[in-house]
Amino acid sequence: MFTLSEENYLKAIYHLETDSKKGISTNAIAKSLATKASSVTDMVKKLSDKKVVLYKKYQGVTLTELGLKTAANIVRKHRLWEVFLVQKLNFSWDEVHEVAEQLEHIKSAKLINQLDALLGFPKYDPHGDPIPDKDGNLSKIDKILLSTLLKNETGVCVGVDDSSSEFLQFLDKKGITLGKQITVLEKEDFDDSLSIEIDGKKLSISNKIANNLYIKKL
Amino acid sequence: MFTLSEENYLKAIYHLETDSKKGISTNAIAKSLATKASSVTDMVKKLSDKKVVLYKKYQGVTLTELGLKTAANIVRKHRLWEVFLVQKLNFSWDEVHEVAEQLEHIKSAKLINQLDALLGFPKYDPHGDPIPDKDGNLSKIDKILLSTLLKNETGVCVGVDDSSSEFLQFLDKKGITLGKQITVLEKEDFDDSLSIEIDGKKLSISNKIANNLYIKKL
DNA sequence: TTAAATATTTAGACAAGACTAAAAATTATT
DNA sequence: AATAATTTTTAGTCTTGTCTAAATATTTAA
Repeated sequence: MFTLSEENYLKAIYHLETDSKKGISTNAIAKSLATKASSVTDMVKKLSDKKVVLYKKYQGVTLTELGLKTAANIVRKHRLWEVFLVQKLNFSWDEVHEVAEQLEHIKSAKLINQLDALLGFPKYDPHGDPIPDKDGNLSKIDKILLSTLLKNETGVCVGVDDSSSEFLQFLDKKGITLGKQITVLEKEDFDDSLSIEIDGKKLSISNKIANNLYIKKL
Repeated sequence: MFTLSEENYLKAIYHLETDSKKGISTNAIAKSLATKASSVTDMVKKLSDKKVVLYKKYQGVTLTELGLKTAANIVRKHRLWEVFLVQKLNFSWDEVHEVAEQLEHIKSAKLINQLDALLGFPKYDPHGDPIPDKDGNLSKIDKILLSTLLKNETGVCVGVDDSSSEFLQFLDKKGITLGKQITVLEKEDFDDSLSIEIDGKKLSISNKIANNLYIKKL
């Protein structure tokens, strides 16, 4: 069994690993958890003792099989709870993260399995991120960034890269939600902004937005 | 805001107060939390600093208004989650306590209000215990112990005093659940056991059972 | 390839929450 | 009322997880 803090470290390492595949540096973990490198060194030793990470001084850490499974399970719980909050409790997609951060640490296999069933075994969370199955496997979807769509191409919005509430609320304001169809009408060279069509309306989208929105090409 | 440990102390004091109404002794709290009296003294000082209990050395503690409200809110969350587990996730009444002990500490007003709505604003938990409202008020029901029913009187099972999983599983085995109608056929003087009728079947019930089962007289 | 910059680890300290053992206060008993 | 038994508090220690400051390693750059 793992403490709250240990679980948060495992989750942070998990996310950093899926982003970058290399050995994860002490500093990177410290930044992602808003803590100090020295604290990370301490915790990483404990996690190494518990056989969930491989650690060599000055070499960064990697999750072991056990660590990967443990971390994936926490992420699974986080994302299932997010679906629950949106689907059953009328939360919007920008409100779920904070609460799911708490709920993900609840320990009960039956709870999470029954929740999964109640929700109809969802494969993606409200931000389009895949929900790991019991063994930690992820459903892959061949999503691309909106910024890589070419002129006159069309796709469906399937996820976001940045899921901060600011960004999500911005998308809401623009009427952009998961499942919406988007067509690129124009690409501006000088600022990489896009002119898109969504719901029959024309919209101008900055490059920053286009770089944080995932699309599945049609 | 309160720590996990502080919340558990508040809850323990709340339960002890509703049971006995007097100033709650250090020892009583220690027993109910399976900790040591010295630890209780330490924590009680912290709670006193935070204005949720009144504490004078050697005099025991009492919840303040704020403490009462805070504790009732934790109990409210605990019992709502229990209803959720039974009603939505197919838990049985003997499985809910342990998980609810974790869920009760999740902090989100929206979460608990929406949960309340999802469940249809229940007034009682799966053991028949009342769910405090947002202000800490309880629905009262004039329940009595089965052992106080007289011969040939009939009542409906509305709650349990002991909600240990052992007792609850025992009741399940006997077919006794909330809402069931019970008639006392016979009261034995020598061991205070009862002969009752439930679902048209005759059952023999020990005094220990009859002293832990709440009935609403018909 | 040596010096400078950066990253990481160590050492020592602190807060929360718990414990043990001993001291002090309260309650019970004779 | 004095002593015994019990309860409560205090004092000091421990663990977890964090921090700062200093030391050490690694990487970058001249």
